[in-house]
Amino acid sequence: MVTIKEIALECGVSFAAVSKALRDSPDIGPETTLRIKETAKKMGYSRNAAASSLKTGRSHMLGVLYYDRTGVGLAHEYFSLILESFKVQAASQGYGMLFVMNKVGQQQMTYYDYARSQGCDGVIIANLEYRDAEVIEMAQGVIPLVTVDYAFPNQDSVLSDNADCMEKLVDYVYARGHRRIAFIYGDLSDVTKTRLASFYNACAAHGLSVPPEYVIKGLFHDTETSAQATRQLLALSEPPTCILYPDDFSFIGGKNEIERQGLSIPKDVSVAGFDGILLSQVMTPRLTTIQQDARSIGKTAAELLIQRIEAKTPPAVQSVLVPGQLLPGETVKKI
Amino acid sequence: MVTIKEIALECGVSFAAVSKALRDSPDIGPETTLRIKETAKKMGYSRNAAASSLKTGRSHMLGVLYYDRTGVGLAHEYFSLILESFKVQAASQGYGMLFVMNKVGQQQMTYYDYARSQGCDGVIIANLEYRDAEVIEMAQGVIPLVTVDYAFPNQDSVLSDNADCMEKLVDYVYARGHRRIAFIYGDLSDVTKTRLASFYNACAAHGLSVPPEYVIKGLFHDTETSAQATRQLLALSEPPTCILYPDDFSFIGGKNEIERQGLSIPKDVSVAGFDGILLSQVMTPRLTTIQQDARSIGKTAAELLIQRIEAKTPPAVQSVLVPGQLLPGETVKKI
DNA sequence: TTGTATGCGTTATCAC
DNA sequence: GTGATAACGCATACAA
Repeated sequence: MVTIKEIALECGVSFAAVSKALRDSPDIGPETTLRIKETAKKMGYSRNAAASSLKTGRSHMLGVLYYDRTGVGLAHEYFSLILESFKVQAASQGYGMLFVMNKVGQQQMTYYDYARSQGCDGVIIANLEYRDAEVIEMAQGVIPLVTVDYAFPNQDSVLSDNADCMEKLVDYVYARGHRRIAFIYGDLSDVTKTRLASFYNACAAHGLSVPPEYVIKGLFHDTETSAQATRQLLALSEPPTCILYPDDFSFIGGKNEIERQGLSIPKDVSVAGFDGILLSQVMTPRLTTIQQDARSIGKTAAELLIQRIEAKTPPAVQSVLVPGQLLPGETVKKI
Repeated sequence: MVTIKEIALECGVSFAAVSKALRDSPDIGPETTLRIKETAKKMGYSRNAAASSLKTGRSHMLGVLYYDRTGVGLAHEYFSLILESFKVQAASQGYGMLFVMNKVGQQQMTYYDYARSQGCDGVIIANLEYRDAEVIEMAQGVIPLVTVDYAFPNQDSVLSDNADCMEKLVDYVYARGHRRIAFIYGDLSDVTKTRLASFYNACAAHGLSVPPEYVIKGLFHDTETSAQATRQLLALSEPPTCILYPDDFSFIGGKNEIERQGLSIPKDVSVAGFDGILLSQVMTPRLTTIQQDARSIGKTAAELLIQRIEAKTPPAVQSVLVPGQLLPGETVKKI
């Protein structure tokens, strides 16, 4: 690996001059700068990020804290879209992206320690497990932070507008004539709480009273649980005419159960999902669902984070609400 | 940030002793080591990776070179599965994972320079664009490498066994009675070449001669192109009875076109995909396809790469072939 | 406009 | 068994 010293030798200047020239410091004259840059390129120089980071305390690296209960990881379409657009935005602003792990070599450590150890300039938490001790440790640390779909007090966040989305969904289902609407909700997170509250509100706004047995605890991204909840709902003496699922993927479990019982969607029972992932729109019939704007969420998260990192004076804490969109699909029958 | 010096001060030992103790050097006595480790933990120490990496030349970081023509990025299910299992395996062996970018701050650079600059111990290339100058630069560099679905001479690689997969697929379609089989192939890569050769071979093995108009150039992960190719095939005076698509996602374009023409799958025309992504198995009818073992590919790639990184003497170049599996589905009619 | 000197936090080679 | 010291490559305050 060629260093600035070797370039300095080659150019007949001091290595300080090289260091400055390579960063376009006004200290160095334009023709010297050019000469230095050219020999640097010729010699195949590339700056040692470790040394630079050690000296400046800046790494131009953003950490991604993302793990999930189910182990789908990056294969989770909603989160992978968020991370992809986060990555693109970070790249365009000159930041790299690494995953926050909990081990270096043989050395085990917490996620927070890892991020500090790597000198991450900032961290995005895209996670469902916000009550996890390790996540909380991160949130209370000194690294600039942005969270997705959860807001820590005094930390920036980007939230899908779940309240509005749920309201849109209930409104749509109600407008199609449904009065017996059931809701299988996901893991008990802030997202779920928001959706639940919004669900009750929207129903109340239409004068619907929701029987308690219509509201069932499920899990996100879990077909097994939603299949079971569906079974439970269909066994009721007065079953719902429409079932709302925690997300599009979970709905697949419900779909299987409904078909196993010889029922058909939406003829015998109407359904709706949440997320608007690709498969929901290529299955037959096309799923009625809410499309969350994952790309916008990821991009916004990167912008907020970098803004905070680069600000000389800390900006006010921001919590950005990103609207979603109803995809009508074909799974809510007009009755 | 607390450093080893502060710990040394606190413990009344030299900072060299601390450095050694924290890495379990036999130099330091067991009870001193214990005492040092405890105060380190108490003081919230975390090792500065930049300093460590600067000194040792090892970063415990693997770079991921992954970009695509279409811009789906991480949302590409096949690749995201590969990267996820790569990440899990890397983590378990004490390695981190960062994306190889081409910019740090304002400074533009090549992917190779970036990876060198960050001191990546190794790089995985999961990419379709193997003829790209930047990818080639990386392949010719000094960083340990593993490629996915492409083999550079003298570099480790993990390949989905496309030849075998394609043969299985053609065999299946043939066994269902089809004699007029068309193939829309993807971007002209090694993967495609392998599949094409295997397609012709398998057809020949069954005594089928393939009319040239049955073999059409398409693109990976592109619905538009496959829709057009489908249109072309269906317009033939003697259209195929079965169409093979470059991948499951591309098939959606074909599906749309087939349905637009008022035809039904598999009644009027049979189809098969490639990849075995989730949506292929939840759509109706379930797509006949080949499931590539993405998780195994990612895991193997990490193992190969780390093995090469950690070997004192460079091991022989390896190219691992990962078998796939036929998912029969319901889109190839028995005729 | 350019060069000198020092230190960032760590590891490693010695000497004690 | 422990400590002093010199790098690693770079950035920067300060001197020239």
